[in-house]
Amino acid sequence: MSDAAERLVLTTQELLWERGYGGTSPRAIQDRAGVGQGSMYHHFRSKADLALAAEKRSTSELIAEAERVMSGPEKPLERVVRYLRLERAVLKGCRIGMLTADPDVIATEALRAPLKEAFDALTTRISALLREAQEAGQLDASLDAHAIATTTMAVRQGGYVLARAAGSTQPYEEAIEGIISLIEARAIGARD
Amino acid sequence: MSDAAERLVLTTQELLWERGYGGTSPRAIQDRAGVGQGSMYHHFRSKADLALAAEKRSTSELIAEAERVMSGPEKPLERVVRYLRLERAVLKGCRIGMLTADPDVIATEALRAPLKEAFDALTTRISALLREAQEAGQLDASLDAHAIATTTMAVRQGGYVLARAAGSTQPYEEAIEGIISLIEARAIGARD
DNA sequence: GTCTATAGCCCGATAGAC
DNA sequence: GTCTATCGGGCTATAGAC
Repeated sequence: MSDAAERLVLTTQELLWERGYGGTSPRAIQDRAGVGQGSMYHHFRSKADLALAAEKRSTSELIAEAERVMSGPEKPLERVVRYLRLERAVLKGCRIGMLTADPDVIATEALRAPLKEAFDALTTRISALLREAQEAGQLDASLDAHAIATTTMAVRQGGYVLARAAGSTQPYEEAIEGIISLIEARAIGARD
Repeated sequence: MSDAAERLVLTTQELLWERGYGGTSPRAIQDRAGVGQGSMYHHFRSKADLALAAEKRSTSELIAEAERVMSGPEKPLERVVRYLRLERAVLKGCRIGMLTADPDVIATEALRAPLKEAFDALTTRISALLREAQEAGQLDASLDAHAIATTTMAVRQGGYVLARAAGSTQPYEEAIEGIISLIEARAIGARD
C-alpha cells in the first residue's frame, strides 16, 4: 500500500471515530491526511470504499487487542473480567459500535458486514472462555454461555452510550462492575 | 402550540430517529411536515432549537411508557423483567441512545442534557424496584441495586447496537435473556 | 500518481414582501 | 404566520492536464 493510501486509511479511521460516517467528508480526510483530491480518488473509488478499508483495519485492530487481553495462563473467568475492565477511551465511544447509528452504514451491506463480523468474533471468543470455565467446574454449568457472552458485549456497548449521554465515564464503569458482580456470583470456588 | 409547530416537532422526532441529528436537514423536516421555510424559522430559532423540542418530547414519551410498564401490583422483580422484555422496534435502534453517536449533540450541552436526564430517570426507577425487592426479601441484599440498574440499562442500549450491526433482533433478545437469567439467579423464593 | 477546475446539488440561515 | 429570494459555503464525484 502506497504512503498516500496508508495515510488516507489511518486518517479515515480517526475521522469515522470522531465524526461518524455521514459527518466525515472526503475533503476533511484529504486535508488531515495531507493528500490531494486527485490522489484520493486514484486510490479509492469513493468515500464508501475508503470507509470500508478503514472499518476493516479498525475491526482487526480491536479483535487483535481483545485476543491479547483474553490470552494467558490465568483462569478463563479472570481473562473475561480482564477484558471487561480493559481501559478504554470511554467518552470517545466505540469506534465500531457508533457506526451502527448511521443509517447509510446500516443500509449498505458492505459497510455493515465488518461490524457484524467483529461483534460475532468477540462474542464467540468470550463464549468459548465461559464454556471453558464451565467445563473446568469454575462456573455454573446451567448458564447459557453464548447468551451471557452476548450480554457482556451489550453491557460494554451500552456503557459507552450511557457514558456519552452523561458526559462522564461513571455509568460505563458502574455497568461493567454490575455485570462482573452478577457473573462472579455464579462462579464456583473462585474466591482467591 | 400551533398546528405547524406541532407537525414540525413530530416530524423532527421521526427524522432524528431515522437519520440522526447530523443527517436531518431543516429542508427535510419542512418537506415531510408540509411546512414552509419561513414558517419553520418563525416558530423555531434554529435546527438545534427544533431538535431540542423533539428530544424533550421523545424522552418524556419514553419515560411515560417505562413508568406504565413498571407499574402494577406484581412483585418488583417481575416488573423489571416486564420492562426488559417490552416489545421494541429493535432494528430502528433507540430513539435517544442513537443520538449519543453524534458529536454535535454531545458537544452541545442543551442537546445532551435531556439524554442524560432520561437515562438517569430510567436507571433510578429500575434501581428503586430492585431495592424494593431486596427489602421484601426477594432479591440478594448484597447486590448493588444502582449498579445492576445501570447494567440493565446498558444491556438494552448495547443490544440495539449489536442488533443493528447483525441486521437481526437476535443479539438484542439474547442479551436481554442473559441479563434476566443472571438477575433471577439472585432472586429469593421467586419460583412460581 | 497527483494536480486544478468544475459540475450539480444540498446545507443552515436571513431578509423583506405579503 | 407564511412566502420567496438569496447568501456563502460544503458536499461527492468527474474531467482532463501534467
